[in-house]
Amino acid sequence: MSEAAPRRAGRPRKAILDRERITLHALELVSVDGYEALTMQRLAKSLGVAASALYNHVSSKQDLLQWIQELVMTEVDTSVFDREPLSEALIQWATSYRDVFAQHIPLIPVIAVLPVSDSPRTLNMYERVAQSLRTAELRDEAIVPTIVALESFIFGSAMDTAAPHDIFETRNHKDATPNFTQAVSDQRATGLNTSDDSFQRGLYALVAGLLATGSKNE
Amino acid sequence: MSEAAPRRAGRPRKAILDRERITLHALELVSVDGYEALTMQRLAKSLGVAASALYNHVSSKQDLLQWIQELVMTEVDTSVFDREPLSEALIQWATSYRDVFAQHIPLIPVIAVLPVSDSPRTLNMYERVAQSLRTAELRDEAIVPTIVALESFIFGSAMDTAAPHDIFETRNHKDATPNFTQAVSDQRATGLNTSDDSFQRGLYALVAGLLATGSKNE
DNA sequence: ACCTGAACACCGTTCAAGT
DNA sequence: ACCTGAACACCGTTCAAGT
Repeated sequence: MSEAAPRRAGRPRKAILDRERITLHALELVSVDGYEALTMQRLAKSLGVAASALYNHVSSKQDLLQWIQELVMTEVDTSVFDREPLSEALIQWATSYRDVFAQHIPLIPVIAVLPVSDSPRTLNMYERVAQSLRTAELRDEAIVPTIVALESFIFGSAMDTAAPHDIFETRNHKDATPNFTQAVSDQRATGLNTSDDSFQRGLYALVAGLLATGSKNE
Repeated sequence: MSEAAPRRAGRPRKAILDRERITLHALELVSVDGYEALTMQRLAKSLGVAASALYNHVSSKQDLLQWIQELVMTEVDTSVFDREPLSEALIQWATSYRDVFAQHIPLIPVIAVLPVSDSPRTLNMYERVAQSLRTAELRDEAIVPTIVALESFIFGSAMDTAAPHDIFETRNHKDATPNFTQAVSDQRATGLNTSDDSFQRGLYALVAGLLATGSKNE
């Protein structure tokens, strides 16, 4: 109805910045130069404004990270719950979740402590998982612990992807650690990426075990 | 044999600082004021020296965190592997490991990326676990992924203990998330701490599943 | 060899001043 | 309402100078 907001004469002087532009720019900066490049000053520069201008729109860097988190969360695939049986859906969802945050490791400490009410999309995801678990006859009181346990494993596994490939190199300690040194060599012989191999084994174990012990029929 | 290091006349002028004193002071500072208080300047002040003096002994703050990590790792109880059957030993070890690092969450990103050869005590712990897994007839190539999967879950769970108790408060989103809101209420009704409940359920599932699928007899 | 004090290149954040 | 520029209180780290 109303033609425009009440405004004095002259150029409208529209704002350069808003949440969307700031968040997208931040994500772009991160994807190119990594999280160590995400400083308020550098972000401001890439937006062509002074660093202090950002504080007209975001109250702190912590807040900015929450905006990014909210955006990144949309990349996690929850559609599998509509078409796959529960076990398979959980496995595919968890894999997607872990792959996404492997690219955003510095966000993990942020999410882990962020109240869900501050992140509608995360809450939405939880609702979807909770609904599937309930339909699958998981005991009511087991639903939240099942989600939290899976998420802890997902976050830990995402962080593990940052480990250097030779993290288990035992070097001159070989003699003192024969079993572990051998085990490292045996895993390496499979040709599988250690993080991926570990995640998959753990995920299958976790999903199977959580559904079994949380079931109403046990 | 030799009485003393060759030295010019006068007072021996022994060093005030060394790795042990620095590390213990840092740990004390952290236990009193938390990790946000652990800055090189504050640490130096509590040691009665200038911040620059620290750099005669430690090459970076990252290095200092590794020293602390090495010390904290000694608090993890690995003695259970000597007296308990494998499943029970893994559960008790993991519980100890998680409880220790729940007090040292900022160290987790450090450990996750630290080559084991830089941390003899961690390597020692791995050897102990690997030895037990091998003795229990776990397939050779499954040993490392089993340890890594457990560790990822442990680190993720340690981080989760930092979550505020009302992290799942759904507030004004209740209508849109009926299943999750109900699940939160049901878990709360058990009276169990959510992090502890989740950790225990996940740990049992993980240990049982990993030992089953990694066994030579499967 | 080991410590001090000053300095450097950054951080995140605040605030008076402009439009 | 929204932006600039200067400033503040910190960081980790370096380095010439002293003993």
